[in-house]
Amino acid sequence: MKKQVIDNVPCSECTTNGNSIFCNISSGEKDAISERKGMNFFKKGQVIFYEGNHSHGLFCIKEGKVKISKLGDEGKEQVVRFATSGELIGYRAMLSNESYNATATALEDCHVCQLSKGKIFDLLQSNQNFSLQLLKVLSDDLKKSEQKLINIAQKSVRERIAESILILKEKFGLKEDGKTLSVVLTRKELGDVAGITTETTIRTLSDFNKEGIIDLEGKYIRIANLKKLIQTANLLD
Amino acid sequence: MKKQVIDNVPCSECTTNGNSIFCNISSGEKDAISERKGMNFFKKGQVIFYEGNHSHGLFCIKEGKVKISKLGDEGKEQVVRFATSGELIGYRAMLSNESYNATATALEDCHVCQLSKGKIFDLLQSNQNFSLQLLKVLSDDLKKSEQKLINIAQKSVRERIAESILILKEKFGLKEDGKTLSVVLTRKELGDVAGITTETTIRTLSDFNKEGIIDLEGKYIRIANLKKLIQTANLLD
DNA sequence: CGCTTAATTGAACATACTCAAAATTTGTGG
DNA sequence: CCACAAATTTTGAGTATGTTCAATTAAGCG
Repeated sequence: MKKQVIDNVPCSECTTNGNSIFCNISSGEKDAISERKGMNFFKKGQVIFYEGNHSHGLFCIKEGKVKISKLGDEGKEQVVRFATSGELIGYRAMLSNESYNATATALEDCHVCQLSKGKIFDLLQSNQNFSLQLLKVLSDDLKKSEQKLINIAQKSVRERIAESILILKEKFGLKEDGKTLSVVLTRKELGDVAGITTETTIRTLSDFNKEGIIDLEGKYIRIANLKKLIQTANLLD
Repeated sequence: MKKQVIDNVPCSECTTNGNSIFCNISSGEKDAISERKGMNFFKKGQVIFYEGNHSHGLFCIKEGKVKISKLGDEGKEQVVRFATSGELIGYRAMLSNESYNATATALEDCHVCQLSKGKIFDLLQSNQNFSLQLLKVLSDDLKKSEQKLINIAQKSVRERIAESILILKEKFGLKEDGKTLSVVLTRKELGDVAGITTETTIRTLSDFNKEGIIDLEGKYIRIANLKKLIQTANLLD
């Protein structure tokens, strides 16, 4: 698989800044980060970094969708988070100077910038506001992780699958039709989000289909009845 | 239940500093934090703050053991974390300026200092090193939360209970005999750590007892065979 | 067009939950 | 310190929810 050559756009010209943690830093600071920046292209399915590997930088997603997952003792995968344009990945390994705690995989073709740890630490040192923003990002991730924990511990398969679909909708949005999830996952991947076997995931999706909650068109999931989907996720059913 | 009157020791004289995030700040900075510090006593079982309540400060545990838990939709409790001397609780609510995401309950009589948000934000602004340390604390909490997520999603009841006992050992240590957990939880609370019903928790503890892994003396859990306990937790059995 | 991967279906099964009842412990007031 | 009430622990039996494993069909890719 050959690496595609693409422009290494400096941070100051990056269109993701609006949603990113870098939206409030000065252009001078952006230039400083850009100085040692690398830009890589990852094809769908390619791994951006592996759990357990030594951290070789902090990544910022310029374009594309990414899943962050961990392997359990038995080799079963668990998706812990998703990330998309403007978001940082690999920051925990950077902050603790440890190896990566999870594996990041491209869910579709991605452009990902690789930032130098040193430059980011410089920024953390010099710009307290940036530190504070990063604290908020982490704080939010922790909150979501704990919510996810309680969901997996206490909710039924139906609820968890319904909720996973809603999470995908929130995170990656819908296609032009305003109904179809814009991200495509395999049944196994969707199961790995909710902590459910592939077979049970398939059966549950099929149930939702029959019940008119979703429409299945190959790998695409169309939300046919959002209200019902929300009800199913919330145990209000 | 009347509030016990105790000394409000300034941070500069606090013995927990060795393990706390405040260990590296200057005595001047400690004095600044101490200025508006409150100190409270909580009896075993008392709630330090409730999930959903508006954040009224950041807490630092001077003495005692605390559980942090959340309620699921059905009202079932899930313990998400523990904290003890020197640790901060309620920092997420502070950072995001949201209400508390979880409930903190004293597992034994506790002395807890209440710190002013303003003073902590001042410190975050002025001392980049302190920000960085807080980032590391959050980063570590996130890592643990994700590990817990994968454990609950993929491990059996036996493994999870065994692991929970090991976590209690790491976090709160053992009594003088070097075998007995120094923290006392009800069977329900232990189940709430691992995401398991009270009945199943009791049955599993009883199995461990019969198998010589632990000794049960009332509420006290004595680790009879640590190696076997670790094996049971790791699925190496 | 052949081959690999993913999706689907079925049936048997196991794990852990639910509900109910009894035994024990703990806390509290007198 | 005792007695009663409340909370916790324990045990049992039945059951549901999801898993496992195996086999088949469909889809994607070179």
